[in-house]
Amino acid sequence: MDHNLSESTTGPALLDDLTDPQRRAVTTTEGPMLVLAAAGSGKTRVITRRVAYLIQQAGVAPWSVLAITFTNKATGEMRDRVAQLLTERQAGAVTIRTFHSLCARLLREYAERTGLPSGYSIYDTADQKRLMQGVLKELDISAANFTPATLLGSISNAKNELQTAEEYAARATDFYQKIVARVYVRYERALKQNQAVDFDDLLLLVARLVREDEAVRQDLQQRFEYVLIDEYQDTNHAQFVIAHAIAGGHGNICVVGDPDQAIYGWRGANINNILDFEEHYPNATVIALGQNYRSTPEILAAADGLIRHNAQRPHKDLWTENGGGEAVRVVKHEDEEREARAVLDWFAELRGAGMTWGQMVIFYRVNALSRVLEEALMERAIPYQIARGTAFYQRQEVKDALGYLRVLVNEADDVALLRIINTPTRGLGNTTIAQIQAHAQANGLTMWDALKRAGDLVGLTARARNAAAKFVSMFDGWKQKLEGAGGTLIAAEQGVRDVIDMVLRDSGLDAHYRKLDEKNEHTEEGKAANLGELVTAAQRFDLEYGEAEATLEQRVLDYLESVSLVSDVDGVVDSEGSVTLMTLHAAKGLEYPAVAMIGVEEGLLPHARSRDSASEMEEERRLCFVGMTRAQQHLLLTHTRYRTARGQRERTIASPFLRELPADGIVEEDQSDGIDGGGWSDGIGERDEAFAPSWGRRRPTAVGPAPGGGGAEGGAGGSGVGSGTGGGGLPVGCMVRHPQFGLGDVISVSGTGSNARAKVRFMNVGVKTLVLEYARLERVTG
DNA sequence: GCTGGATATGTTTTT
DNA sequence: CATATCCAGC
Ligand SMILES: Nc1ncnc2c1ncn2[C@@H]1O[C@H](COP(=O)(O)OP(=O)(O)OP(=O)(O)O)[C@@H](O)[C@H]1O
Repeated sequence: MDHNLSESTTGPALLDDLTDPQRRAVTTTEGPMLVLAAAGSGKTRVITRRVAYLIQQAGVAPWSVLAITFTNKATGEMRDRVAQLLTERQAGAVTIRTFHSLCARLLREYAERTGLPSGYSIYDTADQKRLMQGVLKELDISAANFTPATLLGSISNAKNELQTAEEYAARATDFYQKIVARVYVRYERALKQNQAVDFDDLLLLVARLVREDEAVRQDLQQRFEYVLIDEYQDTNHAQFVIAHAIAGGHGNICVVGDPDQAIYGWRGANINNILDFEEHYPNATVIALGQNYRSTPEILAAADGLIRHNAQRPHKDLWTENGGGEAVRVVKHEDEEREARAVLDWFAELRGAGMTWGQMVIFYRVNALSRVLEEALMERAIPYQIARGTAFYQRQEVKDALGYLRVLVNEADDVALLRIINTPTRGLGNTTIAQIQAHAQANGLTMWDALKRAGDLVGLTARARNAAAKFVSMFDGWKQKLEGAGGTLIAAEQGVRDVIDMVLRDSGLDAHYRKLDEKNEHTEEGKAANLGELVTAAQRFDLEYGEAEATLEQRVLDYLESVSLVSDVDGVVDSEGSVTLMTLHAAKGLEYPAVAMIGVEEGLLPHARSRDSASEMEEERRLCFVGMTRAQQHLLLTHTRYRTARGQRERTIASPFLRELPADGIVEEDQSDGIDGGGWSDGIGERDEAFAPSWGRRRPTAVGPAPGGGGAEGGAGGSGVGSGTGGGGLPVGCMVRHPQFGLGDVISVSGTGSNARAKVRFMNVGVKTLVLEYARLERVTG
């Protein structure tokens, strides 16, 4: 590694391959700055270089820089790039985090000022629902009229606007709001009792802290002299408050974003944060990046033509000097299965032309659409990865395991406690639990404390008392181990992994799911295998864990925090030989040489739920725009004539967005069996002829042979790419490497979709069943 | 106290 | 179709 030698000469290199506006955005280090960056105009490049420039050229200490990214994946990438530009050490000292992870950390750091213990729990939506159900029962509100989800949504909106329960109550006018107000108050109380926060609280509590606590604010202002925020168009009010409080003193805040890529309005993001930036900072330097370096002119023209239909939008020029490519294709298929096969046919062609699977991606509006794709991919043994990182941590068995961990570090977490108290069954059933809860309530105790005193509870059977005592002492034993030697970690090889191992074993959870798996061998998926993956993942966490000084308990807290804050896209790896599948939302900020967007249909891409709101329709259009602008060279949009949803095969209508694409540079095909000539193409005449891109057009050159007509499909099934059968590109008999278990042979492959599993005989540890989606199995050849 | 079958009921996107 | 919750029977 020679970056140390070139400290002085890398200066220009930081700027060499930047355009003038990009360079200005990097080198204007002082004061507020707004970078309005169009899609693919290099904003990620700019923000990364800017971090490096601040440190290397402006002499700013790495630890004085705060960079906010949208996902953990983006965090990792930024850190890697900064490390390449500077040194590992310097990159490691910069605070690069998502808003949520920054806030989680700050809450722990300033715990005593917020009244929250440092071991607080973070509730995900499932936990929130459980808690809300309890609240509704207490208030005697029927969940039939007001579902927990709806109420939580309203509360979430209020929290995003930093409205406390009391403030909300004060403003509640109509019947529904008054209900929400009552529920909100109780819900907050319940959270507090559980020493827990929800996702919104992470932001809200920090926003309130920096707003109201002068000392904390000043502390942070001094600590972070330069603030940079990526994807600023999707920040909400709480995030706005936090960012501007931290940057308040020095005003060194650089925000980067694209209003056309604002796609999170539905969860409280406020596009006005970026649109009004100049009002907040009249002296802001504003830099527009309009030149796109990512896509072919054809792709850009199509995307630009679409986004121009948004009325609520400042005028923006989007242009490129990239060479011409092929036309964007819009293809209609008979149904989702033919659609999936045709997309894979296309991918196979591209691969034949020299591309790798890793350069191809499929986007869809809703997760449910991934299933057919997965089945088709497995059928052809094409390796794929799916961006659904959070799904793993929501699985029953995984939540159970984490529940034990949560109770271990936070006794007050009743949601977790109730989850695991009788899982596996240990004689603490509903009646016992109800009595313990009643006792706790009557005496102002936490449920845990009541459980500890279960021996004094006259109403309980001796059997139940026994079970309770055993349960409590199990935790006591764990705690002793966790706190061994005064809470400090003695042996370096002891990590979260070992804690989870211990808990799974002692609690009987592992055995419980093992037994269950055996019983349902043919129907259910291997839950014990998932627990195994959890252990492996924890081991990975331990390996990457940076804080050498931390106690074991500290580690567990950090681990729980990290699993609470994973984002769907986090697990996606680049440059791997597999096709990637993800939702359009997860696609933000990424780029791929070949992009297929499926299900571009009325009710799906403008989603049915956005139908009667103009602003939501515009957000749907932006979502479509984001998807299209991820493509570098090849872009395919598909829709079907029939689609099966909820078991019902229904006629579909092409997305109105397709009609909004400029006619030029687009090739449409109808590969359905329909004799009606393909609905939407009737509307061609209505399309915008007026659209005239300034960079000229090329005659569209259709890519290769179209996956020719309906008839060809039958044969396509047999044209499996790669060898053998089975899922995800793992033929039976091939050799694989597992990060923990080492080398092994694939004995069998079963299941489909996210349930795809492989039985592998490992050289050292014997036969294991692994979930392909999560086990990072690497195929070893030769 | 536990299990499994019956029944209703689907929020699309996610930190 | 698929999951989540409820209730009856063991
Ligand atoms: N000055 C430049 N010269 C050549 N290529 C560039 C330049 N700037 C950016 N690029 C390339 O353009 C592509 C898009 O860059 P980047 O991902 O930073 O864009 P972005 O603005 O973040 O896009 P989006 O907002 O759509 O996510 C990347 O492949 C990047 O390498």
